[in-house]
Amino acid sequence: VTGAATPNRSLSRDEIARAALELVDAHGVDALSMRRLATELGVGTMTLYGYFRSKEELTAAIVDAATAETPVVVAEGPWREQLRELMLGVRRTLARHPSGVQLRLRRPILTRGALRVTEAGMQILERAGFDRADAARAYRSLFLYTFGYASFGSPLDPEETKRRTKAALRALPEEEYPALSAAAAEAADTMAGDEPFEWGLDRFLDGLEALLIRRGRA
Amino acid sequence: VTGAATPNRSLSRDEIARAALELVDAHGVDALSMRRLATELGVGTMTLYGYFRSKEELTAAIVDAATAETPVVVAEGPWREQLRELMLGVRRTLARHPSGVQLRLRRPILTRGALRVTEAGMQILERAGFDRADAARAYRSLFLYTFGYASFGSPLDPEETKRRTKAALRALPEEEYPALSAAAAEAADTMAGDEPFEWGLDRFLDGLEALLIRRGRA
DNA sequence: ACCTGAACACCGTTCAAGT
DNA sequence: ACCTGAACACCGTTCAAGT
Repeated sequence: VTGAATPNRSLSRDEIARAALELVDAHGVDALSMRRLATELGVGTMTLYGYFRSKEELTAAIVDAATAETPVVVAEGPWREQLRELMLGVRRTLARHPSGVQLRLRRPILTRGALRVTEAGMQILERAGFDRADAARAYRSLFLYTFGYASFGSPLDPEETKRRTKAALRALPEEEYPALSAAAAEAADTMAGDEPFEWGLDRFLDGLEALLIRRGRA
Repeated sequence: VTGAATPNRSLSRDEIARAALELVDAHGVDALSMRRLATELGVGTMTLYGYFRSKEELTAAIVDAATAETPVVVAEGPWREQLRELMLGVRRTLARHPSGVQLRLRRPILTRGALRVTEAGMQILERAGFDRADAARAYRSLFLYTFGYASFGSPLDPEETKRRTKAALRALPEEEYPALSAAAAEAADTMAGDEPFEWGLDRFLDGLEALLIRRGRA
């Protein structure tokens, strides 16, 4: 950077993490290197080690910066609608930072920023009538479904993803893959977009509602 | 290697991919390098490039080798049970090759080996009465849930994972995280093991069954 | 106290040379 | 035809030196 305002401690963990997130969003996980990030920030490579002990620690901060963005406005209305909105928010955040998902994989993140969403989900579920154990299981399942959906988001644009999938499925030998050959178009349509995500989310919410009714707590 | 039996073409893509899978299972994704793999195979680094154009291509072959292991025996019995067994098999395979999940993330895999499972799932769903579009959506959702669950499998053993989670949740400020603080034990229990996975799977299957009944095709 | 270049032990891959 | 060392352009991180 030209003409740094403050000569010392001109950076913060937060600024670095945000710059790293931008870099990763723009150029992919593989583009993230301490050397490149330092150059981008106009600073020597080793300066970064004054803020983060290792690349691993920086990575955790990036994930935290990304998840902190998830909105947790709990709307009025029935629990299904509230939970639905919450998970749509999670998915939107994950979709905005596709490589955040890749960085996150190694271990569960239990930072306060990430747990705001979990807290909101637990509150909705307990108010709906689920006991603590079921609420925890339900939230975890919903989150993992959402996370799974975001993980598999291909880097290509939706139409291109569908087109390639359809072509690959059509190329399968029909005798060995009769169901998939016949449903190539339908299967390809599930590979991108909001619709398949919301379809599965609604089935899951149906299943949760059925449990609540069975337990006589609806 | 001392005294190679055949001097030329002594390797095959398959052998290399399997050796790479072993390396990755034993030492993690980061341990996979062309140089190290070549050394392990007793061969010059560049020899590998005679079989794979790039590390990316090798990675795809590793994922393929891992997914090829998934059993696709479709048991007798009701569709729910069949689908349940199928997804338990997928999860078991993913759990056996934890880093396979990490390698897989970049783009959808559409190899024949991986699609055997999809074909089986589609057949079960269509026989159950779902039309092609719903069968495709249902399978995709089930798969993404399963994949999400496997992705988040922490590298630590289950008890250690639960213990750490509980400690982290107990450390949260109670006023800000009332539901999570109270449900720390229950939430920690959802972080590992088969039970939470099967619980969510059953809720999802409940939701699918409800749809089938609503459409009058049960 | 804060910053950083040089150095070390690694990478993937190209290229030209070996047999 | 098949294999491979040397070389190039990168990594993360330690360490000692700069201001």
